[in-house]
Amino acid sequence: MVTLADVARHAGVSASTVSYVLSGKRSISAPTRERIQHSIDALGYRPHAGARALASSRTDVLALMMPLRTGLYVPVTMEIAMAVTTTARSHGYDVLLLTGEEGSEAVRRVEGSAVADAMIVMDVGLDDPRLPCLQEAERPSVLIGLPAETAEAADATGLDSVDLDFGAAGARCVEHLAGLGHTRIAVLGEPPAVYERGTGFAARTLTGLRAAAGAHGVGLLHRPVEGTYAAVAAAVTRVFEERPGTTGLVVQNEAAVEPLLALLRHQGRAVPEDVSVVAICPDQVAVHASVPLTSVSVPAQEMGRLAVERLVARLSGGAPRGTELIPPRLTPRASTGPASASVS
Amino acid sequence: MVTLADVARHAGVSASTVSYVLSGKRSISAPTRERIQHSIDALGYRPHAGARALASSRTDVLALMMPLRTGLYVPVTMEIAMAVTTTARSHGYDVLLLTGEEGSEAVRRVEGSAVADAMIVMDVGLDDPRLPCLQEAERPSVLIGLPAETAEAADATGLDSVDLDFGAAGARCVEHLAGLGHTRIAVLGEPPAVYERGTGFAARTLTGLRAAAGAHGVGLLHRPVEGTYAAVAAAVTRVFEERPGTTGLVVQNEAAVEPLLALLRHQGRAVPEDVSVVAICPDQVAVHASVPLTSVSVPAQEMGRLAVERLVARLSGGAPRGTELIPPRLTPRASTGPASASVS
DNA sequence: TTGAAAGCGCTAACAG
DNA sequence: CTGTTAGCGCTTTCAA
Repeated sequence: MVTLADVARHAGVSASTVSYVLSGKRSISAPTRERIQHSIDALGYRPHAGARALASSRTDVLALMMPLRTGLYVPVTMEIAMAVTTTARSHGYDVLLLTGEEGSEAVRRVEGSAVADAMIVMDVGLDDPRLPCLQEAERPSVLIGLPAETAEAADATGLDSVDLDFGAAGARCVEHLAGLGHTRIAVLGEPPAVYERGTGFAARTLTGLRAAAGAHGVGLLHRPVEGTYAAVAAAVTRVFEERPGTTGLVVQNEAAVEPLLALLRHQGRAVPEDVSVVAICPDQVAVHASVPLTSVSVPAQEMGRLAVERLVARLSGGAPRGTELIPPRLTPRASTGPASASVS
Repeated sequence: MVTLADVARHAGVSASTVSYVLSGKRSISAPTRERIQHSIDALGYRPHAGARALASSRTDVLALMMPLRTGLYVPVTMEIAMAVTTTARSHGYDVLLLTGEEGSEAVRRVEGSAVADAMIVMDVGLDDPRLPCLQEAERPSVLIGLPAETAEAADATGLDSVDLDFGAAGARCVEHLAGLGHTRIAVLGEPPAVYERGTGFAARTLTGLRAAAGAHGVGLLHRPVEGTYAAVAAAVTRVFEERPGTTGLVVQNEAAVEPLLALLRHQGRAVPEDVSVVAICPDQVAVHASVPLTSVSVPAQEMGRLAVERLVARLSGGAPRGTELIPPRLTPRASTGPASASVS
């Protein structure tokens, strides 16, 4: 194995000089720097991560705690993970993957064993046992998803977090439909388990939906559904029975999208002539659906990227703190149209 | 921070004794061991990962190189990743997540900087630039997916690998349909990009399908498709035009499953009365499809688990090498039935 | 059964 | 601008 000492000898300088060339923490004359760089390349030197961690108490590793729970939509999670790792690499960090199963023990392990410099925590619940550990921790962390019902309450926890503004997203959907003249709207939500475990995003969306519905004077019906064809069929059928005049549908459940479209086709309800559909889902899902969907996108990439960038900023001293909500972006596609059409 | 020296002092022993209690590499008298253990708990001591890595040249970290390419089915990838991390943790290892983008540079980094003890590489192509690096590497690695067209050729590379026996899986599908009396079968395959980049599994499946078709005297038509409704509709429509008597369908493209079922429903072809469908996909997809599908499951969990266990075995001296193919398991569900039914 | 001591490879004062 | 030196916290011979 090639060590820093080998490089120093080869270049005829001291070890510290080599170290400083690597870190750039002090100015080195051009000739020696080049000579050292040449030796590094010639010997194929790579700094030993463990040694560096021991001496500098920095690991250049970020820990990513991923959920592994029921009702979670895998592609979004994966996209965030990928965005996290690529962004992290671009800042010189590696990513350590931790599953949610270990819970707060994992937080303590990262902290105690100096395995990572900071951590990103996904899918936090409102009463998540990891939160207290994170608050006490020396190392910085960022949550993806808010640890509270509102941004203010989230700020009050003292923890950093990044998320889509789901409340505004819900409102945006209703506004869009209301603007097209729809007055009766149904919401197909996440599976019941998601609401029950207090993962804020679903609740916040609902709050936004209801507020906007109130403001625009439209009727709103909310139905949590599992992402299976049978469950969607049952829920939608009941909705049309209970509220015959329903012409607008909001879907916040990626797995339910295709089943829903298949069902509507099957029932002979045309989209958007008879029913307008707005989804809250990743763009990819919306674009590739059998009817391209008007949607508020869940910006998975941006969430991952933002989380890393905040962490990197905090690790380098700059310390932007608090809650950051990403404003929703609604893209009109083929699945929504004026309500008047349905009357004809 | 609590160090091993602190624990030693607190327990009134030498540092090495504490170290040996932790590693179990030499026998310690019951009383001292208990005393030390007590000090460890009392002080909340955690060994410093970097220091340990430096002194022992073991990191207790496995690197996982994930693909990030077009046409890959995310849930399977994610399931493997989760199985890898949970299995790894159960053996005392952490998992470092690397994206495929870095390519062979990542392999060298892991090797050179001693970032991980071993690596798991997913989605290897036949002429993957990472393969030579892995062959030269000191540290062991396991591929998920074969680095060659056949198991023998994969063995010849000298690299360890784990995969579903896709050839046998393809054959199993044809046998099942042939056994039900179907004589004209069409295959909806992965997107063209998957075949083009030489990711072995799709090609191996096709080989198995064709061999079995030959052996059973059934006609086989193969169509790569993108996982969109439009693409599936076009492909299937053409199949039925070109080969009117087609009654059996094999799908190896998770994203195409729902579009396919929706289309058949739309065209008035009943499953399985008019058309039998067999899928090669994760059980979860098969079970939750709008028609529960007869399928050969892609055992994502098992693949991840096996990969880790081989690596752990090799790291601890035991060295089972070579290619390991998981035999396919076909589960009959509601989507297949006798061909005679279609005639009536 | 236990201790003492020499590193592992790198960083960061402290000197010049 | 560069070198000297003392660790970082742990493992592991070598001695007792």
